[in-house]
Amino acid sequence: MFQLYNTLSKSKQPFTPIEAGKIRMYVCGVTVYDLCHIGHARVMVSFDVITRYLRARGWDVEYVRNITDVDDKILKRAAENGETPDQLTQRMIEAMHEDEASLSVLRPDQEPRATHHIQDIIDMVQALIDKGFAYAASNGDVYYRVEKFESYGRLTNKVVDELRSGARVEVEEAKESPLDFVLWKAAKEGETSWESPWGAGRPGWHIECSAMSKCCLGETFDIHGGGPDLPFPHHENEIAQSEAANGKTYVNYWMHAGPVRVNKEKMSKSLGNFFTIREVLKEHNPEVVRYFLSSVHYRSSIDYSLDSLKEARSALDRFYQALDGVDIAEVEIASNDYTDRFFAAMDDDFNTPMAFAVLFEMASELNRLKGKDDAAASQLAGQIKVLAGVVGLLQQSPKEFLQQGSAGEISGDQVEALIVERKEARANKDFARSDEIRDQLAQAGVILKDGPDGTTWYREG
RNA sequence: GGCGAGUUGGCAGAGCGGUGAUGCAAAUGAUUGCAAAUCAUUACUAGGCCGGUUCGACUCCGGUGCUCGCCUCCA
Repeated sequence: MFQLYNTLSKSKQPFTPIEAGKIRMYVCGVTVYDLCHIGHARVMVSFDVITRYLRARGWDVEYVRNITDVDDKILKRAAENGETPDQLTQRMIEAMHEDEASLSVLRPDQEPRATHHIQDIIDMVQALIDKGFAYAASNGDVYYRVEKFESYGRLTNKVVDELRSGARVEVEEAKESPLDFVLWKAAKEGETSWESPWGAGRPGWHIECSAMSKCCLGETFDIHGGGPDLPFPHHENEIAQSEAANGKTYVNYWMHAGPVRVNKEKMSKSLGNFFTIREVLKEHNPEVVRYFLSSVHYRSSIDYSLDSLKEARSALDRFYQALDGVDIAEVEIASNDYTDRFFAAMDDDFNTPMAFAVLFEMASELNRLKGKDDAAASQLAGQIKVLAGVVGLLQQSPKEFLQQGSAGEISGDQVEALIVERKEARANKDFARSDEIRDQLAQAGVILKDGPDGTTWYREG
């Protein structure tokens, strides 16, 4: 039975699709005014693992992730950089796609951009006005009338009265209530804007997701995901907009990834304690980063540190060391105790730590088989690779992973040459020279392994 | 203050009412010229605290401490 944790019910629920065999999923993407950081990477990787897994299980998944390419921060940053908002967002979208590709994150089926759906947004705002859930204010903005939506706050257990009394939001004169949020924002002189029935302006933040999810997936869809800081107010507002405009349930299952932390604090733009993906990838193998991000359950917080990346590297080393030297069979996923437990773990709200534990057991078994039963080892290695492939891991050749180095380090050819020299020394029982070479390579981060079939090598993480 | 999550061995991190996952780190043995990798074994006698239910609780219930997230733009 496949079940997942639903933020709406605060519990795990068996999954029932709207349409048999089909899953429509929308995930809130990035506001493209800056490079993506590890927090973004976590959401990307988490939902990539989820999508890959569901597809491997036979679901027809339609995965949509939006791009927010119009907003105050974009306008501000573009002005600072002396470029147009379009130039800025184009650059950042390209950078995001590069970052994703390096982390083996598959592209969503659709990546709608807010600026390409202005008419859909205007239509939805108009529908909200027509139904009395929104109003055009004296300052040219259009606001959502929060108190008109009776179930407002049910995703995050907010009580409207308490929100009102604790409102930290700057009270905008034109608003009927401080809780009201903007659907359409009147443009100031010279700002990027689109014509609308309420004058030139641009969409508010929340409305784009309501409009684009409707456009791409329909009025009601199965799963809506996002980062840890989105349930309030963003998702709460999406529900209010979509359900008021469409008169239908918006989403059946809400999924939220946990935060990435640094030194016990949430990594965030506003705290300034963030690491960009490309910054991290300069120092670390992308698969190590992917493994790190998926080795902790997607809802838990995860601590970013050098130590945790080192540990991720060690864990992957173990897998690739096990696979190294084995003729990895090309196989289909077989039904056996390992795969049953792997799937059972993933079926239970995508429990990757438990699923990986099964893979580790398989690696141990593989190590035991190596050199004893080559055919069985080959088959088992194939099973490990195909199962890990379901979550986008272990698809490199073991040598490629283990010997991967960064520029400036000793080259593979140099290593091979020294190994030949050392072999001669060893043949002559010149162990002093042999050890000298090994130490020299160790200094350069290269570890040698003398096996019955000669010497192999790998780089230290 | 409100809402939510968590609290497990040296670290990371799961499941489970009764045989202490999994990875890293550590010890011993096998293997090796010595290593590395691997296998076997082992230790650290894990479960915030206080009560309760139970033949038996880390696992269920009540209380409490602490940590973290959200309540404001942020994935």
